[in-house]
Amino acid sequence: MNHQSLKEGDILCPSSALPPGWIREVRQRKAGKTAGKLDVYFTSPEGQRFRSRASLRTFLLESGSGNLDISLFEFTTSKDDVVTPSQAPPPKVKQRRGKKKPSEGQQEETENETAILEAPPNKSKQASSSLRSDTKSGKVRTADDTNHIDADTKLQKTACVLEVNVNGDKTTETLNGCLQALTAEKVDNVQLQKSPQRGGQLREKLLRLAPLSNQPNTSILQEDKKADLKPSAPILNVEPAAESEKKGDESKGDNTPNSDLETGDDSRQDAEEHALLPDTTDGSCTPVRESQNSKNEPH
DNA sequence: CTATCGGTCT
DNA sequence: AGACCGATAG
Repeated sequence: MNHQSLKEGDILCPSSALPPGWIREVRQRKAGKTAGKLDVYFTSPEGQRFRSRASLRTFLLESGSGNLDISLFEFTTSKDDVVTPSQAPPPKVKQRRGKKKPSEGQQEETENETAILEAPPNKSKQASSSLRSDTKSGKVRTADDTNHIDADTKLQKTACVLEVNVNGDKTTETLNGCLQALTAEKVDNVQLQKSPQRGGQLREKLLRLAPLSNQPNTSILQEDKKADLKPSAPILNVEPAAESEKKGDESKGDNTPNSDLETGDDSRQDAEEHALLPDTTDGSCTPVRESQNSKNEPH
């Protein structure tokens, strides 16, 4: 009787939800000849920043993070993600929806302000929106941050489980996506534990200069990260509905099914994603943020 | 070092 | 027009 009516379709869009620990930042130039231009930055859990798809791709490939697909990162600025760096959300008071102060609104540029990541006034879920707004302070590698990341990760996982529950079976594909994230998380943990962290551009450059030759992360793989996984493990067990591998995984059962390490040929990795998405509600992946705007004309 | 802008290439 | 990378300023 379980219909696959995925009505609560606000699942995690492959483009919107990126691997755990990753942060996407979109900045708009406010001055200069190129004012108005949009720049997108991707910050990896290790604290490395990428400003271009190419760089990120290289990093993912060289870093051995084959679990992460460059396709998951949306570099294309939709001219709507203009998320002006609102001076970091101070822990002061959380302005719960409602009006903002009418006075002092001298923002000549696109008054667009909020419009942060997808945050549709839908059902629950998405509560992580406010979570990922902490990006600030420049430094992105403090214990505090890690904490946030953890929370986020957990949330993601929860979402995954939820999906399984809703669909029951036939979600294998979707699950796959979640699994990917999960696997990625594992890697994340590993790297997070003992990563150069502050590789800096030097590392990037080095990587780039040395297309191949050895995996810099091959040696890092001895300590067990179960400590961190512990809290999340139970969650997964909650619903043993569909889970084949990863169950009897002892230490290194991370046998990623697809290891597309091939480079240069980037044309079918996209299809993969598309194929994953069910045909429900076409590609409504775009964050439909409160569209009823032009319908409610004041007059 | 980080953040932003400039300018070029596709 | 969009993306990428470089360079400079704070």
